[in-house]
Amino acid sequence: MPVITLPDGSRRDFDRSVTVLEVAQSIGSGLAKATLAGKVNDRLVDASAVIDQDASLQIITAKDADGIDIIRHSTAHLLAQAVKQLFPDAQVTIGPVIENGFYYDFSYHRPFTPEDLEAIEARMQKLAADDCKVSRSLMPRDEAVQYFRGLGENYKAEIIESIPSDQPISLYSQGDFTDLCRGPHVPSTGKLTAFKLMKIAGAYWRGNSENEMLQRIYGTAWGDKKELQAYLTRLEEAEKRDHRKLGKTLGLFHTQEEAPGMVFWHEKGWTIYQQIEQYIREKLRVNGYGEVKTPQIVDRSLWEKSGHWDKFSAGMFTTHSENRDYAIKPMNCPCHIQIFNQGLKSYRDLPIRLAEFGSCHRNEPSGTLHGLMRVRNFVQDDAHIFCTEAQIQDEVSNFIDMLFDVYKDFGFDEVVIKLSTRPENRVGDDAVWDKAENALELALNNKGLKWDLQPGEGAFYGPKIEFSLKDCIGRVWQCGTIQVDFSMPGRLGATYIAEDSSRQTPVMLHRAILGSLERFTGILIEHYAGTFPVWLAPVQAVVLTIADRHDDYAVEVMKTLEKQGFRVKIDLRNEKIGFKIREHSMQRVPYLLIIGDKELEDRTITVRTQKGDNLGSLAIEAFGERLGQEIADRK
RNA sequence: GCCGAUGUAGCUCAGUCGGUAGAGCAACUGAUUCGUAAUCAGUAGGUCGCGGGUUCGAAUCCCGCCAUUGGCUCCA
Repeated sequence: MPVITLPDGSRRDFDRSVTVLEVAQSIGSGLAKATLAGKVNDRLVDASAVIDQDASLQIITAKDADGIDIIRHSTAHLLAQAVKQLFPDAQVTIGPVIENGFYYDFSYHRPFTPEDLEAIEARMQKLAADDCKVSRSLMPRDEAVQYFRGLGENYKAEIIESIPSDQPISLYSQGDFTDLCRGPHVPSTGKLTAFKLMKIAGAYWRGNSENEMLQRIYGTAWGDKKELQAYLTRLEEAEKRDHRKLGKTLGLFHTQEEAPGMVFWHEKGWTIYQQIEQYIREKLRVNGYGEVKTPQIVDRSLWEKSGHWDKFSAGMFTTHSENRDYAIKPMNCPCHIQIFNQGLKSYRDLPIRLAEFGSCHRNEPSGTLHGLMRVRNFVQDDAHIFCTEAQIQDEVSNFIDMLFDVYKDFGFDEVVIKLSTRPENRVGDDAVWDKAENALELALNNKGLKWDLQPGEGAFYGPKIEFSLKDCIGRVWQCGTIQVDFSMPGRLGATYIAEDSSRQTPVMLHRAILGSLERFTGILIEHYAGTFPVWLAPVQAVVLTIADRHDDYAVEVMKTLEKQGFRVKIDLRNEKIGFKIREHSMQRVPYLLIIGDKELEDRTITVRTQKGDNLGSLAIEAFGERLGQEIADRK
């Protein structure tokens, strides 16, 4: 007879087989009520699952991450049930759990409308209130195929057909609705108390753009209403950080119809952008890179040689003149090889590190454009390192140091690292891949870094490491990369003279830390919610006067600070000080310098911070020192 | 590129049943010279994304296009 061991180590003896729910009942009625499922010997099962042997058991409630996932999964079923009731000729497909919620894809002859969504959600509320029992049953696979075909659920039948025929299929039923599912699920629909349908979208059947477009409904679901509300509030907060919105209200940039996917940078936005670019330029200088500049329009033949024309011609902007076809460069690397190729290179010259802030154009599909995050014209902090195989590891290692240094200065502490290794289709022999993959792996391990392996995800020309950073609301952005390239230097005829005087092809490392500067600026806007640290702030201080008799001194203050290299503006308008403070506060200016009779007399300024703190009266020199220090510290 | 939604004043948005466009903020003018997040009054401002169609009449209905946007696919 089963002995059940609970997570706290306590044991309970039963004189017969018991269900998870019965064990929970034996502990307490409150727990029984909260029980969603169980984890028996580390395997998630329904609350109704029978335990007939000794086992460890954890009761799963809405307080567990597993519990939340089960709620989300069951809510997806509830959605499908509601849709089937309201739209009987819709076909169900799949309904997985995703971050913060779930979705369910339906095949239907027309798209769902926002009104449909409301009706569906209302029906879900009703079905949940009915507290309908959810029950599990098994069916042989072939019978299951017949069953769903009979219901006209062809997609479901297709899914089941892809399961080996000797496996029984588990079905979950609630009221009039039955769905194929591995489970587990909540014991009854009444456990679903906090959910909301979020949006409607199109999605391809099985994620393939050749297939039919299905109607996808996204929803969110939580353990209780409070968690749901907290999530909705979080979404609102994220919306407030939207760089497109802030770009407009802070006057940083704009886009317009005539140049889709390209950015009109305004003075303030460009100031931020230039701070970033100049910062990187300095880092490149002290890390042994040489900066170069190459043409933006290059004859088609170069792109044919590099292989880009074959693969990406649809994504390249082209132009022509005097019977010649040109492409506007989508990347810098082929041009950098042209620079490498000028003059004979010796192994003694390697590694050669060429950096360029080159303006690149890619004709991204219209549906993918998104503010600064996905544009058609961008500049990367791009560089290519030409080196020998033996030098790869050191170069990668130095690059990683530089990358962490940079991320830290921009306020990012958490970096997610992924190593992608050889794909099926690739160039170069396995011995070379072995060496390159080992070099990357060793470089990471020697620093004691944590990383995930993505087998088969490398580029056809070599393995790569990708670096993603986490912003202050937990979103992950892939920015940095270093990629080994065995292919392009050879295609474009790059060689060097080795120690034994033979001609060798160098390895090329493609690398970037921030990636697209446009996108990175967008990430920074959202990370800082528009309130930039002083070193990046487009305007670092504004001088505000109380009355017009203070104008002359205010101008003097501004000029003094400007001479020290600070970005200072002045507000002499005939407005009340409260009005001026409000406006410049909303523009997120780090320091407001207030000047009235007292300051004029004492030759001081009264300093108000972006947070609203009053630092009192300071001498101009004292403020300049403080500002200078903060900029140097990149605070 | 595919599916859906959206496009009205500088900005944020309203505009019913098809009857010729409205608010707040901003701007401009005047008054006010003021001490830490909105001083008061007045004035002006629109080819309703673009092009066609239906209609006596279109911001409104229909068709096409463009852009934006939420997803999907893609991302050298």
